[in-house]
Amino acid sequence: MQKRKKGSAPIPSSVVKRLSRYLTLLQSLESKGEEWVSSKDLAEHLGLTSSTVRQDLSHIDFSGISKKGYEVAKLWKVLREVMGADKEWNCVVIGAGNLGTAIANHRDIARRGFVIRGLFDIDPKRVGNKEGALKVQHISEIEGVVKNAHVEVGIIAVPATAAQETADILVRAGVKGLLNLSVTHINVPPGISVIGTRMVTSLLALTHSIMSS
Amino acid sequence: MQKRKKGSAPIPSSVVKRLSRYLTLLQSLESKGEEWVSSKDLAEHLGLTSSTVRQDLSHIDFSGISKKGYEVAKLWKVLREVMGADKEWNCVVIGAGNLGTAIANHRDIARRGFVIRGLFDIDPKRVGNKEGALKVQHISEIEGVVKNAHVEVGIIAVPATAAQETADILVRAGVKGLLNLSVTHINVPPGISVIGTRMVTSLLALTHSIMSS
DNA sequence: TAGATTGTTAATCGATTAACAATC
DNA sequence: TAGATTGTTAATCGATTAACAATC
Repeated sequence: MQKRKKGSAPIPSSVVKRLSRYLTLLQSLESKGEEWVSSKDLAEHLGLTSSTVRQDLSHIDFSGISKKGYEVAKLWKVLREVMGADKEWNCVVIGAGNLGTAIANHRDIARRGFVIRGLFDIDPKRVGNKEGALKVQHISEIEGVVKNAHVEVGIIAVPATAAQETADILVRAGVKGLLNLSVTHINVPPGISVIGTRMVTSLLALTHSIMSS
Repeated sequence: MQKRKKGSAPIPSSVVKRLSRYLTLLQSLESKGEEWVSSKDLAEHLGLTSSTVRQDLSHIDFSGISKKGYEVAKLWKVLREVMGADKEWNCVVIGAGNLGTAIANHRDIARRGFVIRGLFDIDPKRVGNKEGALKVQHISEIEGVVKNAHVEVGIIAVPATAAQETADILVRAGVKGLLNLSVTHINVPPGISVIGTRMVTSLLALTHSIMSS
């Protein structure tokens, strides 16, 4: 409750991941009309310790109040700012298969400010198809879309064999960050961020854990 | 190159996650006809250090050979066994929206031995629909399917508000592990494994990282 | 006030990396 | 053989947890 850190210090990625989970939780607490939340409450909801929660929140420019905890609305707002969830992010999705079109039309993604500006594929049979609000475009058009719509995020939903090549195309077109939904690891030049969801990797970790329990 | 650990010791989850990435990579090396791979090669492909790779592989009952490295085919086989990727896993998918149907019909998932035994929803408008090879069933039928088809894995693709309830239903029906594709954290009784892919969480971590670079 | 909860420091725990003898 | 690469130990690094004074 004394002084607090400035938002300028870099936040470790382990902490960033949890901050975005707090953000999601606060959104739901806010909608339930909760006014205050303690580090203990947050911890219990997310399977953490209250110590970890307080340690995490010490990285952002926000203070709680002894005995009451944190003001839900205010903490939510600060976290939105820290995570970049207070503004819209222009995205493109590459790969108009089942997964790509599902992501491109996913409610939870739109609701959090990720605006899909284009859905692309290399297969002529798919180009031109209407998928929800989007029409599938040929991959060759991506550069123009990225430039005109100021796209910063590329979402890769192509087969593993095409993932690296797709990443290269996106980086060349000028996106700043990639969400990789394929099973492959991709390499990018410094300054570009990549996050992988590793769905299949997760499933394998799950089966291992089932076997050893 | 001296003695090696028995497969009986529990493997830390940080290591398990990487083991499943090695598995995926070895599969592709094998298909390219590679016979040997060194810890350095593996590290470079996945953005790790060779030290980490050797440390990880020391957890499994397998030895490399000085100067040559690891035999691709054999290491691949051992990793498949360790991760449970050498057998089929019966799964059900709950939530027949875009994401649920995409996952239920996803090639990469089927190819790795995850057999989708049922696709369920609560919405009468969706029940009965044909989605790829599957017909959407009502959630009330899940218990029977889990029992008859010996389902061990439940995949949650419902909206956040229904995720916990869905998890409870799956656990009651008898599944052993859950893959949570929703944005919410879910609680399960001891003995049940849960893995979350946190797609939205990943996107927020990505935007944070774009902002601070 | 007394009690609950914060913010922060210090201690613990675990994971990654470095280093190197063994060895093929 | 000489050199490359393993397996393993020890050192470093980072992340989590415990503890507690400050305080509303």
